[in-house]
Amino acid sequence: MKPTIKDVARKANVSVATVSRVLNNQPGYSVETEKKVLEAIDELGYHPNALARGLVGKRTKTLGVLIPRISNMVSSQIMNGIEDAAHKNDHSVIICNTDNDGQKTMVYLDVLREKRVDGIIVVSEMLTEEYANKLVELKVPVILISTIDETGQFPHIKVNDEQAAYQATEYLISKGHKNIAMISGTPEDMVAGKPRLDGYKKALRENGLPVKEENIVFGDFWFDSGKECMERLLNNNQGITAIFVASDEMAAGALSTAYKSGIRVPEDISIIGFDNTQLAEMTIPPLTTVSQPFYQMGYKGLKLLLKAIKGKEVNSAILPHVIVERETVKKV
Amino acid sequence: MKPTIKDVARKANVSVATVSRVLNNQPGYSVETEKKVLEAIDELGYHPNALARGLVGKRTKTLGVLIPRISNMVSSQIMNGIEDAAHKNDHSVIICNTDNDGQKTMVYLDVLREKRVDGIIVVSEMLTEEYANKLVELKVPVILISTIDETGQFPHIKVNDEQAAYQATEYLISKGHKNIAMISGTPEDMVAGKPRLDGYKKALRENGLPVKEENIVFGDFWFDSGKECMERLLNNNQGITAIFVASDEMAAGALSTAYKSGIRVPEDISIIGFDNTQLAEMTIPPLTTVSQPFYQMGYKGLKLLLKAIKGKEVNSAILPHVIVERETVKKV
DNA sequence: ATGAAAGCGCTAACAG
DNA sequence: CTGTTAGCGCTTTCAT
Repeated sequence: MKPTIKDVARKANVSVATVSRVLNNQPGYSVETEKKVLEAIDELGYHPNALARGLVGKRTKTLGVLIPRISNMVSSQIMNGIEDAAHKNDHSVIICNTDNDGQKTMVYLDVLREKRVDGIIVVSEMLTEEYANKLVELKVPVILISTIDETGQFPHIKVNDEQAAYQATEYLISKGHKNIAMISGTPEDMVAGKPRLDGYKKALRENGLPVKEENIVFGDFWFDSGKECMERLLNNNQGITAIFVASDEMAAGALSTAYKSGIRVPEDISIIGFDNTQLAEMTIPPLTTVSQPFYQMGYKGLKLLLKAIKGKEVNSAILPHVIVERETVKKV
Repeated sequence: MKPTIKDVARKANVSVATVSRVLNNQPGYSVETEKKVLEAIDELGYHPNALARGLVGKRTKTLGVLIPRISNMVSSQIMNGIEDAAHKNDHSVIICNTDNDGQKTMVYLDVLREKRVDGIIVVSEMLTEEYANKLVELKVPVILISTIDETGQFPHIKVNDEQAAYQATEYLISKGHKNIAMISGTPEDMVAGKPRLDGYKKALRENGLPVKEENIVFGDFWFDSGKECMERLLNNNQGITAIFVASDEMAAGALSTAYKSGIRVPEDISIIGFDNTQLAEMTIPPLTTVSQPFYQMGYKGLKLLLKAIKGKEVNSAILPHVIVERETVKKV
């Protein structure tokens, strides 16, 4: 069997309390004792049982992450940041792939409760009321990444989507474009949908450009819908010279359609994306896009969670975005 | 405080033993009792403590996954399959991003030991001897996905890389290509490197085609190296008409370079990739490639792990690959 | 069918 | 500086 703290105590000729003390380096033992204990630990190949620790203490050093779908460039980058920060701070994370399925999410929340995680990070999930209530019930700190809740009970960490969209559009305007279309995501999405659309419209308006509804098409953020949206835009072409696309994946789709239609980017039409996932450097030509600091969002989100677990107050944070210029936008 | 089994027992006027029985639906209680208990549980909002359970029982229903880097299309898809299978079978997974760093890996193994996971899945990691030894030390079942260990102590699950490469090359040959180059990964990689290179050579040989060393260039599987490799190939062009590329990312890089160089794919040169990640449908033109069933690999790997945990014997499994024809290969 | 009681491995008073 | 002891919440004999 695996050696326990008792075995160590016996071997080192001390009490379990003493072993526990050196294990948690709390004061109360001589150097000699420490040496004896350490030796015993080493010889026995002893490893503390985290379950027992968690049972008596209050911390498990385990965190839960609820994420819609890990096989997704955005999610996985955020996850990467979360994981790195967790590991550096001596915590583990249980990953919960919710598939945006409310049912599954609720089940997961119970699991996390039973496993007594110290805190929870919610990534990109729309927070329904039921969801939020249950989260509160769990009575552990919660941090939201790249999402928000209307009630404002949980701190979130994201970029300023509206402002980013505004700047992306202004960037196009600064390049001389006047007839700028947008491939938007679902406007019901209060993070990546509506705000980006609003930012786009605002930029046009404030620059004295007309907002034409026929220049705005809606996709679902993914590649295929990007292709489709581009087709629609091309069909009722109103002489647009540039497009602001609400995600890199849709932008890649738009690029594909443009290519198939014999439209050259950026010669005939300029495109700016949103996200700056790995995909952005792989498209032909490489995609100019608004970069979101996904890794940092995850990393910082986890740090905040840890802070909250320690009982400190934490506030929401807006991280800076930046436009990465590549080759899909040209001056007109 | 959170209600415990004692609270439930008290409220239902039974002993904790009885509550435990209905909780684990073991025999030994009347329908009435069950009802009382269930009601108490409901009213109290009781949730069992998994730590306590794990401490006394031997199972934690928690698994560990060691993966080089989750923000990677291949890894994340495998992870997706793992997670799905785990959740469906009432288990959680702790994700361990090793960054291919031996040090980090060793630390993680200790964490998994301390948290008493029931089993471990290793994804895409080169298994050093030290690594393997520690894995054995943990004394929990281990399954390897998309990797192998020379000692053959652990069951693995992957595709037949050599055969897949062989078929990819033969596919090109069947399309009339005779001068076929290869962009290989690192030949030290015993899964995605050497076997694929061997398969390529074998196909050429068995079809009476010469294996020319100048037609083989080596990258590191990633996009940038794909671009570079393509440049090298184009520079000392020996009239090649097709290329077998050992990963989709490198293939995408090759496509970029081709485009920049004014080489049309597939008109001037045909390309077949390997992996069939999401990227393959997003390239211009869409990439013909060898599809690996990543999701299934993860899903099945986890099922095997569960089987092993139950004490049953499990064997390695080779999953089928298939060539997905898209638009980067043409008949010559 | 049900209860009492002995731990699982550890931490944290409380005594010396 | 060190040991004793009482749990943490649960499962599991062993009785009844």
